Amino acid sequence: MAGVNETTAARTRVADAVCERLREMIFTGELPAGARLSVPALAEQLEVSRSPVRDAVLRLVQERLAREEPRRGAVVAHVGAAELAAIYEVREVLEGLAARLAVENAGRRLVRALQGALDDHEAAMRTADLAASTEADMRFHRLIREACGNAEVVRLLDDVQTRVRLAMRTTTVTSGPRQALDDHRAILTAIEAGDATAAEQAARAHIFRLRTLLQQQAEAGA
Amino acid sequence: MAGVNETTAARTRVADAVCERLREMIFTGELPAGARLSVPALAEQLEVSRSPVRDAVLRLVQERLAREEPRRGAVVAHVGAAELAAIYEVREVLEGLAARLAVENAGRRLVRALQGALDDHEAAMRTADLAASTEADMRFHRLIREACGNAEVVRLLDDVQTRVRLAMRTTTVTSGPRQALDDHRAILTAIEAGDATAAEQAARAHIFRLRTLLQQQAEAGA
DNA sequence: TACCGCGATATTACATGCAGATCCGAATAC
DNA sequence: GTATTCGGATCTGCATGTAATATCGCGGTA
Repeated sequence: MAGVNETTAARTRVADAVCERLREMIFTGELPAGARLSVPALAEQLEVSRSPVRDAVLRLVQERLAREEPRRGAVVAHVGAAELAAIYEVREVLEGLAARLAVENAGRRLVRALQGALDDHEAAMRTADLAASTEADMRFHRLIREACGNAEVVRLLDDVQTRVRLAMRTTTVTSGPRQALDDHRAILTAIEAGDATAAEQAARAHIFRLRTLLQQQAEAGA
Repeated sequence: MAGVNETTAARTRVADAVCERLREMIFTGELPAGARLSVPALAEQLEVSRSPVRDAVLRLVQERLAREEPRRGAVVAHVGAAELAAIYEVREVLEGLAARLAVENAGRRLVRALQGALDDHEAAMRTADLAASTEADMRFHRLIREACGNAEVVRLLDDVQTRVRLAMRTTTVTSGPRQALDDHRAILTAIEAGDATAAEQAARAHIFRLRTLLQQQAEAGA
Protein backbone atom coordinates (compact mmCIF):
# COMPACT_ATOMS: atom_id res chain seq x y z
CA MET A 1 0.00 0.00 0.00
CA ALA A 2 2.94 2.31 -0.48
CA GLY A 3 2.00 5.84 -1.43
CA VAL A 4 -1.58 5.31 -0.44
CA ASN A 5 -2.00 4.36 3.19
CA GLU A 6 0.85 6.63 4.12
CA THR A 7 -1.42 9.65 4.08
CA THR A 8 -4.82 8.16 4.87
CA ALA A 9 -4.70 5.31 7.31
CA ALA A 10 -7.86 6.37 9.09
CA ARG A 11 -10.49 4.91 6.79
CA THR A 12 -10.02 1.25 6.21
CA ARG A 13 -11.24 1.69 2.69
CA VAL A 14 -8.61 1.37 0.04
CA ALA A 15 -10.83 2.83 -2.66
CA ASP A 16 -11.19 6.08 -0.73
CA ALA A 17 -7.46 6.36 -0.29
CA VAL A 18 -6.86 5.67 -3.96
CA CYS A 19 -9.45 8.26 -4.95
CA GLU A 20 -7.79 10.84 -2.74
CA ARG A 21 -4.37 9.96 -4.09
CA LEU A 22 -5.57 10.27 -7.67
CA ARG A 23 -7.09 13.67 -6.94
CA GLU A 24 -3.76 14.71 -5.50
CA MET A 25 -1.93 13.44 -8.56
CA ILE A 26 -4.28 15.38 -10.78
CA PHE A 27 -3.92 18.63 -8.87
CA THR A 28 -0.15 18.41 -8.62
CA GLY A 29 0.06 17.83 -12.34
CA GLU A 30 1.51 14.37 -11.93
CA LEU A 31 -1.50 13.32 -13.97
CA PRO A 32 -1.97 16.16 -16.45
CA ALA A 33 -5.18 16.83 -18.33
CA GLY A 34 -5.74 14.20 -20.97
CA ALA A 35 -3.64 11.58 -19.22
CA ARG A 36 -5.09 8.11 -19.44
CA LEU A 37 -6.31 6.57 -16.21
CA SER A 38 -5.41 2.99 -16.94
CA VAL A 39 -6.74 0.82 -14.18
CA PRO A 40 -4.10 -1.92 -14.38
CA ALA A 41 -1.25 0.58 -14.63
CA LEU A 42 -2.46 2.64 -11.68
CA ALA A 43 -3.08 -0.51 -9.66
CA GLU A 44 0.50 -1.60 -10.15
CA GLN A 45 1.86 1.87 -9.45
CA LEU A 46 -0.12 2.24 -6.22
CA GLU A 47 0.44 -1.40 -5.29
CA VAL A 48 -3.20 -2.28 -4.82
CA SER A 49 -5.48 -4.54 -6.78
CA ARG A 50 -7.59 -3.31 -9.66
CA SER A 51 -10.92 -3.29 -7.85
CA PRO A 52 -10.44 -0.23 -5.64
CA VAL A 53 -8.70 1.59 -8.48
CA ARG A 54 -11.62 0.92 -10.73
CA ASP A 55 -14.03 2.22 -8.10
CA ALA A 56 -11.93 5.33 -7.62
CA VAL A 57 -11.72 6.09 -11.33
CA LEU A 58 -15.48 5.70 -11.71
CA ARG A 59 -15.93 8.16 -8.88
CA LEU A 60 -13.61 10.66 -10.51
CA VAL A 61 -15.64 10.37 -13.70
CA GLN A 62 -18.83 11.10 -11.79
CA GLU A 63 -17.14 14.07 -10.14
CA ARG A 64 -16.21 15.31 -13.61
CA LEU A 65 -12.53 15.25 -12.78
CA ALA A 66 -12.16 12.60 -15.45
CA ARG A 67 -14.00 11.88 -18.66
CA GLU A 68 -14.89 8.62 -20.30
CA GLU A 69 -13.40 8.54 -23.76
CA PRO A 70 -15.39 6.38 -26.17
CA ARG A 71 -13.32 3.21 -25.94
CA ARG A 72 -10.06 4.44 -24.48
CA GLY A 73 -11.17 4.32 -20.89
CA ALA A 74 -11.04 7.38 -18.67
CA VAL A 75 -8.75 10.37 -19.03
CA VAL A 76 -8.12 13.33 -16.78
CA ALA A 77 -10.66 16.00 -17.68
CA HIS A 78 -9.64 19.11 -19.52
CA VAL A 79 -11.75 22.06 -18.37
CA GLY A 80 -11.79 24.45 -21.28
CA ALA A 81 -12.60 28.13 -21.35
CA ALA A 82 -16.22 27.62 -22.40
CA GLU A 83 -16.88 25.10 -19.68
CA LEU A 84 -15.18 27.31 -17.12
CA ALA A 85 -17.42 30.19 -18.15
CA ALA A 86 -20.47 28.00 -17.66
CA ILE A 87 -19.23 26.96 -14.24
CA TYR A 88 -18.76 30.58 -13.30
CA GLU A 89 -22.28 31.47 -14.33
CA VAL A 90 -23.51 28.86 -11.89
CA ARG A 91 -20.99 29.88 -9.29
CA GLU A 92 -22.21 33.44 -9.45
CA VAL A 93 -25.73 32.65 -8.34
CA LEU A 94 -24.61 30.05 -5.81
CA GLU A 95 -22.07 32.32 -4.12
CA GLY A 96 -24.73 34.99 -4.03
CA LEU A 97 -27.14 32.61 -2.38
CA ALA A 98 -24.50 31.46 0.10
CA ALA A 99 -23.70 35.05 1.07
CA ARG A 100 -27.33 35.90 1.57
CA LEU A 101 -27.99 32.84 3.71
CA ALA A 102 -24.79 33.40 5.65
CA VAL A 103 -25.98 36.83 6.69
CA GLU A 104 -29.30 35.43 7.80
CA ASN A 105 -27.73 32.58 9.75
CA ALA A 106 -24.42 33.61 11.20
CA GLY A 107 -23.12 36.09 13.70
CA ARG A 108 -19.95 37.77 14.86
CA ARG A 109 -17.98 34.57 14.88
CA LEU A 110 -18.21 34.43 11.10
CA VAL A 111 -17.28 38.07 10.76
CA ARG A 112 -14.15 37.57 12.82
CA ALA A 113 -13.12 34.51 10.82
CA LEU A 114 -13.70 36.33 7.56
CA GLN A 115 -11.70 39.29 8.82
CA GLY A 116 -8.86 36.90 9.63
CA ALA A 117 -8.91 35.43 6.15
CA LEU A 118 -8.97 38.90 4.67
CA ASP A 119 -5.99 39.98 6.77
CA ASP A 120 -4.03 36.93 5.71
CA HIS A 121 -4.96 37.62 2.14
CA GLU A 122 -3.71 41.18 2.40
CA ALA A 123 -0.48 40.09 4.04
CA ALA A 124 0.09 37.48 1.36
CA MET A 125 -0.46 40.08 -1.33
CA ARG A 126 2.07 42.42 0.26
CA THR A 127 4.71 39.72 0.33
CA ALA A 128 3.66 38.50 -3.12
CA ASP A 129 3.10 35.01 -1.72
CA LEU A 130 0.89 33.50 -4.39
CA ALA A 131 0.22 30.23 -2.61
CA ALA A 132 -0.78 31.91 0.66
CA SER A 133 -2.87 34.40 -1.25
CA THR A 134 -4.78 31.66 -3.02
CA GLU A 135 -5.24 29.79 0.24
CA ALA A 136 -6.65 32.84 2.03
CA ASP A 137 -8.89 33.58 -0.94
CA MET A 138 -10.33 30.07 -0.96
CA ARG A 139 -10.68 30.14 2.81
CA PHE A 140 -12.74 33.31 2.63
CA HIS A 141 -15.19 31.70 0.23
CA ARG A 142 -15.25 28.45 2.17
CA LEU A 143 -16.09 30.23 5.40
CA ILE A 144 -19.06 31.90 3.80
CA ARG A 145 -20.53 28.82 2.23
CA GLU A 146 -20.02 26.71 5.32
CA ALA A 147 -21.85 29.34 7.32
CA CYS A 148 -24.85 29.37 5.03
CA GLY A 149 -26.56 26.41 6.66
CA ASN A 150 -27.53 24.79 3.39
CA ALA A 151 -25.76 21.50 2.78
CA GLU A 152 -26.65 21.51 -0.90
CA VAL A 153 -25.02 24.86 -1.43
CA VAL A 154 -21.91 23.69 0.37
CA ARG A 155 -21.68 20.55 -1.70
CA LEU A 156 -22.22 22.30 -5.01
CA LEU A 157 -19.75 25.05 -4.27
CA ASP A 158 -17.17 22.54 -3.10
CA ASP A 159 -17.66 20.88 -6.44
CA VAL A 160 -17.30 24.17 -8.25
CA GLN A 161 -14.12 25.00 -6.43
CA THR A 162 -12.62 21.62 -7.21
CA ARG A 163 -13.29 22.00 -10.90
CA VAL A 164 -12.06 25.57 -10.94
CA ARG A 165 -8.82 24.34 -9.40
CA LEU A 166 -8.59 21.77 -12.15
CA ALA A 167 -9.21 24.43 -14.77
CA MET A 168 -6.46 26.56 -13.28
CA ARG A 169 -4.07 23.71 -13.90
CA THR A 170 -5.21 22.88 -17.37
CA THR A 171 -5.54 26.37 -18.75
CA THR A 172 -3.30 29.23 -17.79
CA VAL A 173 -5.58 31.71 -16.14
CA THR A 174 -5.16 33.81 -13.05
CA SER A 175 -8.01 35.18 -11.04
CA GLY A 176 -6.77 38.73 -10.60
CA PRO A 177 -6.05 38.73 -6.87
CA ARG A 178 -5.95 42.48 -6.48
CA GLN A 179 -9.52 43.04 -7.59
CA ALA A 180 -10.52 40.03 -5.52
CA LEU A 181 -9.28 41.65 -2.34
CA ASP A 182 -11.43 44.74 -2.86
CA ASP A 183 -14.39 42.55 -3.71
CA HIS A 184 -13.92 40.52 -0.56
CA ARG A 185 -13.83 43.68 1.50
CA ALA A 186 -17.16 44.74 0.03
CA ILE A 187 -18.68 41.34 0.80
CA LEU A 188 -17.43 41.42 4.37
CA THR A 189 -18.75 44.93 4.85
CA ALA A 190 -22.20 43.86 3.74
CA ILE A 191 -22.15 40.79 5.98
CA GLU A 192 -20.93 42.86 8.91
CA ALA A 193 -23.80 45.27 8.34
CA GLY A 194 -26.23 42.36 8.30
CA ASP A 195 -27.44 43.38 4.87
CA ALA A 196 -28.32 40.15 3.12
CA THR A 197 -29.26 41.72 -0.18
CA ALA A 198 -26.06 43.74 -0.33
CA ALA A 199 -24.03 40.66 0.53
CA GLU A 200 -25.68 38.68 -2.24
CA GLN A 201 -25.07 41.46 -4.72
CA ALA A 202 -21.45 41.90 -3.67
CA ALA A 203 -20.76 38.17 -3.91
CA ARG A 204 -22.39 37.95 -7.32
CA ALA A 205 -20.51 41.00 -8.55
CA HIS A 206 -17.27 39.44 -7.36
CA ILE A 207 -17.77 36.25 -9.33
CA PHE A 208 -19.10 38.20 -12.29
CA ARG A 209 -15.89 40.19 -12.42
CA LEU A 210 -13.82 37.05 -12.21
CA ARG A 211 -15.77 35.54 -15.05
CA THR A 212 -15.32 38.62 -17.19
CA LEU A 213 -11.61 38.56 -16.43
CA LEU A 214 -11.34 34.92 -17.39
CA GLN A 215 -13.16 35.55 -20.64
CA GLN A 216 -10.80 38.37 -21.51
CA GLN A 217 -7.81 36.17 -20.77
CA ALA A 218 -9.28 33.37 -22.84
CA GLU A 219 -9.81 35.67 -25.79
CA ALA A 220 -6.34 37.18 -25.41
CA GLY A 221 -4.77 33.75 -25.18
CA ALA A 222 -6.71 32.42 -28.16
CA MET B 1 -30.48 -10.59 -17.95
CA ALA B 2 -34.23 -10.72 -17.57
CA GLY B 3 -35.77 -7.46 -16.51
CA VAL B 4 -32.65 -5.55 -17.40
CA ASN B 5 -31.67 -5.92 -21.02
CA GLU B 6 -35.28 -5.95 -22.01
CA THR B 7 -35.48 -2.19 -21.83
CA THR B 8 -31.93 -1.13 -22.56
CA ALA B 9 -30.25 -3.37 -25.04
CA ALA B 10 -28.52 -0.48 -26.80
CA ARG B 11 -25.59 0.05 -24.47
CA THR B 12 -23.54 -3.04 -24.04
CA ARG B 13 -22.93 -2.10 -20.46
CA VAL B 14 -24.78 -4.14 -17.88
CA ALA B 15 -23.97 -1.69 -15.09
CA ASP B 16 -25.78 1.11 -16.92
CA ALA B 17 -28.85 -1.03 -17.40
CA VAL B 18 -28.83 -2.09 -13.76
CA CYS B 19 -28.48 1.53 -12.66
CA GLU B 20 -31.43 2.52 -14.81
CA ARG B 21 -33.47 -0.38 -13.55
CA LEU B 22 -32.72 0.50 -9.94
CA ARG B 23 -33.73 4.10 -10.54
CA GLU B 24 -36.97 2.83 -12.00
CA MET B 25 -37.54 0.57 -9.02
CA ILE B 26 -36.95 3.48 -6.70
CA PHE B 27 -39.32 5.81 -8.49
CA THR B 28 -42.06 3.25 -8.81
CA GLY B 29 -41.83 2.53 -5.12
CA GLU B 30 -40.75 -1.05 -5.66
CA LEU B 31 -37.75 0.00 -3.60
CA PRO B 32 -39.17 2.38 -1.02
CA ALA B 33 -37.11 4.87 0.93
CA GLY B 34 -34.97 3.11 3.49
CA ALA B 35 -34.93 -0.19 1.61
CA ARG B 36 -31.60 -1.91 1.73
CA LEU B 37 -29.72 -2.20 -1.53
CA SER B 38 -28.12 -5.56 -0.93
CA VAL B 39 -25.72 -6.27 -3.73
CA PRO B 40 -26.00 -10.07 -3.63
CA ALA B 41 -29.78 -9.97 -3.36
CA LEU B 42 -30.19 -7.51 -6.24
CA ALA B 43 -27.71 -9.46 -8.33
CA GLU B 44 -29.74 -12.61 -7.94
CA GLN B 45 -33.01 -10.81 -8.54
CA LEU B 46 -31.77 -9.13 -11.72
CA GLU B 47 -29.88 -12.24 -12.79
CA VAL B 48 -26.53 -10.59 -13.22
CA SER B 49 -23.32 -10.90 -11.30
CA ARG B 50 -22.47 -8.73 -8.34
CA SER B 51 -19.95 -6.51 -10.11
CA PRO B 52 -22.31 -4.40 -12.22
CA VAL B 53 -24.77 -4.22 -9.35
CA ARG B 54 -22.07 -2.93 -7.09
CA ASP B 55 -21.07 -0.29 -9.65
CA ALA B 56 -24.68 0.77 -10.05
CA VAL B 57 -25.29 1.08 -6.33
CA LEU B 58 -22.16 3.18 -5.91
CA ARG B 59 -23.40 5.47 -8.65
CA LEU B 60 -26.77 5.84 -6.96
CA VAL B 61 -24.99 6.79 -3.77
CA GLN B 62 -23.02 9.45 -5.61
CA GLU B 63 -26.23 10.72 -7.17
CA ARG B 64 -27.70 10.95 -3.68
CA LEU B 65 -30.51 8.58 -4.56
CA ALA B 66 -29.06 6.20 -1.99
CA ARG B 67 -27.16 6.69 1.21
CA GLU B 68 -24.36 4.70 2.72
CA GLU B 69 -25.37 3.50 6.15
CA PRO B 70 -22.38 2.98 8.45
CA ARG B 71 -21.98 -0.76 8.07
CA ARG B 72 -25.34 -1.77 6.65
CA GLY B 73 -24.45 -1.01 3.08
CA ALA B 74 -26.57 1.34 1.01
CA VAL B 75 -30.22 2.17 1.46
CA VAL B 76 -32.63 4.13 -0.69
CA ALA B 77 -32.36 7.77 0.34
CA HIS B 78 -35.10 9.43 2.29
CA VAL B 79 -35.35 13.09 1.28
CA GLY B 80 -36.80 14.82 4.29
CA ALA B 81 -38.50 18.18 4.53
CA ALA B 82 -35.38 20.03 5.62
CA GLU B 83 -33.31 18.63 2.79
CA LEU B 84 -36.06 19.35 0.31
CA ALA B 85 -36.16 22.95 1.49
CA ALA B 86 -32.41 23.22 0.96
CA ILE B 87 -32.77 21.79 -2.52
CA TYR B 88 -35.46 24.31 -3.31
CA GLU B 89 -33.28 27.19 -2.19
CA VAL B 90 -30.72 26.08 -4.71
CA ARG B 91 -33.34 25.37 -7.31
CA GLU B 92 -34.68 28.88 -6.98
CA VAL B 93 -31.48 30.57 -8.07
CA LEU B 94 -30.72 27.95 -10.73
CA GLU B 95 -34.14 28.16 -12.35
CA GLY B 96 -33.82 31.91 -12.29
CA LEU B 97 -30.46 31.68 -14.00
CA ALA B 98 -31.81 29.24 -16.56
CA ALA B 99 -34.73 31.51 -17.40
CA ARG B 100 -32.48 34.53 -17.81
CA LEU B 101 -30.06 32.67 -20.06
CA ALA B 102 -32.90 31.15 -22.03
CA VAL B 103 -34.20 34.59 -22.91
CA GLU B 104 -30.77 35.67 -24.03
CA ASN B 105 -30.17 32.57 -26.11
CA ALA B 106 -33.39 31.32 -27.57
CA GLY B 107 -36.01 32.51 -29.98
CA ARG B 108 -39.53 31.81 -31.13
CA ARG B 109 -38.98 28.11 -31.30
CA LEU B 110 -38.68 27.98 -27.54
CA VAL B 111 -41.73 30.18 -27.06
CA ARG B 112 -43.83 27.87 -29.20
CA ALA B 113 -42.62 24.78 -27.35
CA LEU B 114 -43.33 26.39 -23.99
CA GLN B 115 -46.76 27.44 -25.17
CA GLY B 116 -47.42 23.83 -26.12
CA ALA B 117 -46.39 22.58 -22.71
CA LEU B 118 -48.55 25.21 -21.08
CA ASP B 119 -51.56 24.23 -23.19
CA ASP B 120 -51.08 20.59 -22.28
CA HIS B 121 -50.75 21.56 -18.67
CA GLU B 122 -54.02 23.50 -18.80
CA ALA B 123 -55.81 20.66 -20.54
CA ALA B 124 -54.54 18.17 -17.99
CA MET B 125 -55.74 20.40 -15.19
CA ARG B 126 -59.19 20.65 -16.71
CA THR B 127 -59.49 16.89 -16.93
CA ALA B 128 -57.85 16.48 -13.52
CA ASP B 129 -55.23 14.21 -15.05
CA LEU B 130 -52.53 14.35 -12.42
CA ALA B 131 -49.94 12.36 -14.32
CA ALA B 132 -50.30 14.41 -17.50
CA SER B 133 -50.26 17.58 -15.45
CA THR B 134 -47.01 16.63 -13.77
CA GLU B 135 -45.51 15.64 -17.09
CA ALA B 136 -46.40 18.95 -18.73
CA ASP B 137 -45.12 20.83 -15.70
CA MET B 138 -41.78 19.07 -15.80
CA ARG B 139 -41.59 19.51 -19.56
CA PHE B 140 -42.04 23.25 -19.21
CA HIS B 141 -39.09 23.47 -16.86
CA ARG B 142 -36.98 21.11 -18.92
CA LEU B 143 -37.53 23.15 -22.06
CA ILE B 144 -36.30 26.26 -20.35
CA ARG B 145 -33.19 24.77 -18.88
CA GLU B 146 -32.27 22.96 -22.06
CA ALA B 147 -32.58 26.24 -23.94
CA CYS B 148 -30.27 28.07 -21.58
CA GLY B 149 -27.08 26.97 -23.31
CA ASN B 150 -25.25 26.19 -20.09
CA ALA B 151 -24.51 22.51 -19.65
CA GLU B 152 -23.77 22.92 -15.96
CA VAL B 153 -27.16 24.43 -15.31
CA VAL B 154 -28.83 21.62 -17.22
CA ARG B 155 -26.97 18.96 -15.29
CA LEU B 156 -27.61 20.51 -11.89
CA LEU B 157 -31.29 21.07 -12.56
CA ASP B 158 -31.68 17.55 -13.88
CA ASP B 159 -30.20 16.44 -10.60
CA VAL B 160 -32.54 18.66 -8.65
CA GLN B 161 -35.55 17.36 -10.50
CA THR B 162 -34.55 13.76 -9.87
CA ARG B 163 -34.22 14.32 -6.17
CA VAL B 164 -37.45 16.27 -6.01
CA ARG B 165 -39.17 13.34 -7.64
CA LEU B 166 -37.69 11.09 -5.00
CA ALA B 167 -38.87 13.43 -2.27
CA MET B 168 -42.37 13.38 -3.72
CA ARG B 169 -42.35 9.61 -3.27
CA THR B 170 -40.92 9.57 0.19
CA THR B 171 -42.90 12.38 1.72
CA THR B 172 -46.44 13.17 0.80
CA VAL B 173 -46.31 16.62 -0.69
CA THR B 174 -47.99 18.09 -3.69
CA SER B 175 -46.67 21.03 -5.58
CA GLY B 176 -49.88 22.98 -5.87
CA PRO B 177 -50.51 22.68 -9.60
CA ARG B 178 -53.00 25.51 -9.84
CA GLN B 179 -50.62 28.17 -8.64
CA ALA B 180 -47.94 26.62 -10.83
CA LEU B 181 -49.97 27.21 -13.93
CA ASP B 182 -50.29 30.93 -13.26
CA ASP B 183 -46.60 31.12 -12.45
CA HIS B 184 -45.71 29.39 -15.69
CA ARG B 185 -47.83 31.85 -17.63
CA ALA B 186 -45.93 34.72 -16.06
CA ILE B 187 -42.60 33.12 -16.95
CA LEU B 188 -43.66 32.55 -20.53
CA THR B 189 -44.90 36.12 -20.84
CA ALA B 190 -41.53 37.44 -19.73
CA ILE B 191 -39.66 35.16 -22.09
CA GLU B 192 -41.96 36.10 -24.94
CA ALA B 193 -41.28 39.75 -24.22
CA GLY B 194 -37.55 39.08 -24.27
CA ASP B 195 -37.24 40.49 -20.77
CA ALA B 196 -34.45 38.48 -19.17
CA THR B 197 -34.70 40.14 -15.78
CA ALA B 198 -38.44 39.65 -15.59
CA ALA B 199 -38.05 36.02 -16.62
CA GLU B 200 -35.48 35.43 -13.91
CA GLN B 201 -37.69 37.07 -11.33
CA ALA B 202 -40.76 35.14 -12.42
CA ALA B 203 -38.91 31.83 -12.35
CA ARG B 204 -37.46 32.54 -8.93
CA ALA B 205 -40.84 33.63 -7.59
CA HIS B 206 -42.34 30.41 -8.90
CA ILE B 207 -39.89 28.21 -7.06
CA PHE B 208 -40.06 30.42 -4.00
CA ARG B 209 -43.81 29.91 -3.84
CA LEU B 210 -43.40 26.17 -4.21
CA ARG B 211 -40.88 26.14 -1.40
CA THR B 212 -43.17 28.13 0.84
CA LEU B 213 -46.00 25.76 0.04
CA LEU B 214 -43.87 22.73 0.84
CA GLN B 215 -42.83 24.24 4.13
CA GLN B 216 -46.43 24.85 5.08
CA GLN B 217 -47.32 21.28 4.20
CA ALA B 218 -44.37 19.98 6.18
CA GLU B 219 -45.39 21.96 9.23
CA ALA B 220 -49.00 20.91 8.85
CA GLY B 221 -47.99 17.28 8.44
CA ALA B 222 -45.67 17.37 11.44
C1' DT C 1 -40.46 -11.32 32.09
C1' DA C 2 -36.39 -8.58 30.74
C1' DC C 3 -31.59 -8.72 29.53
C1' DC C 4 -27.36 -10.40 27.61
C1' DG C 5 -23.92 -13.21 25.40
C1' DC C 6 -23.14 -16.21 21.40
C1' DG C 7 -23.30 -18.64 17.17
C1' DA C 8 -25.15 -18.80 12.41
C1' DT C 9 -25.87 -16.03 8.54
C1' DA C 10 -25.13 -12.65 5.35
C1' DT C 11 -22.70 -8.70 3.49
C1' DT C 12 -18.97 -5.65 2.28
C1' DA C 13 -14.75 -4.71 0.18
C1' DC C 14 -10.87 -6.41 -2.06
C1' DA C 15 -8.39 -9.86 -5.17
C1' DT C 16 -8.24 -12.18 -9.27
C1' DG C 17 -9.73 -14.77 -13.56
C1' DC C 18 -11.29 -14.19 -18.19
C1' DA C 19 -13.54 -13.12 -22.79
C1' DG C 20 -14.24 -9.68 -26.15
C1' DA C 21 -12.77 -5.47 -28.16
C1' DT C 22 -9.60 -2.00 -29.51
C1' DC C 23 -5.42 0.24 -30.80
C1' DC C 24 -0.73 0.41 -32.37
C1' DG C 25 2.91 -0.93 -35.15
C1' DA C 26 4.95 -3.60 -38.65
C1' DA C 27 5.07 -6.09 -42.69
C1' DT C 28 3.31 -6.58 -47.28
C1' DA C 29 1.10 -5.57 -51.70
C1' DC C 30 0.68 -2.32 -55.30
C1' DG D 1 6.09 5.86 -51.44
C1' DT D 2 1.44 4.79 -49.94
C1' DA D 3 -2.38 2.13 -48.47
C1' DT D 4 -3.92 -2.05 -46.31
C1' DT D 5 -4.12 -5.76 -43.43
C1' DC D 6 -2.55 -8.74 -39.81
C1' DG D 7 -0.69 -9.72 -35.06
C1' DG D 8 0.47 -8.59 -30.43
C1' DA D 9 -0.37 -6.32 -26.44
C1' DT D 10 -3.39 -4.00 -23.52
C1' DC D 11 -7.58 -2.56 -21.59
C1' DT D 12 -12.38 -2.65 -20.18
C1' DG D 13 -16.13 -4.85 -18.12
C1' DC D 14 -18.21 -8.86 -16.01
C1' DA D 15 -17.85 -13.08 -13.02
C1' DT D 16 -16.41 -15.16 -9.03
C1' DG D 17 -13.45 -16.31 -4.87
C1' DT D 18 -12.40 -14.96 -0.10
C1' DA D 19 -11.36 -12.91 4.51
C1' DA D 20 -12.97 -9.82 7.88
C1' DT D 21 -16.88 -8.26 10.08
C1' DA D 22 -21.45 -6.75 11.29
C1' DT D 23 -26.29 -8.16 12.09
C1' DC D 24 -29.83 -10.85 13.98
C1' DG D 25 -32.20 -14.50 16.26
C1' DC D 26 -32.13 -17.51 20.15
C1' DG D 27 -31.48 -19.63 24.29
C1' DG D 28 -29.71 -19.09 28.99
C1' DT D 29 -29.78 -16.40 33.25
C1' DA D 30 -31.21 -13.28 36.81
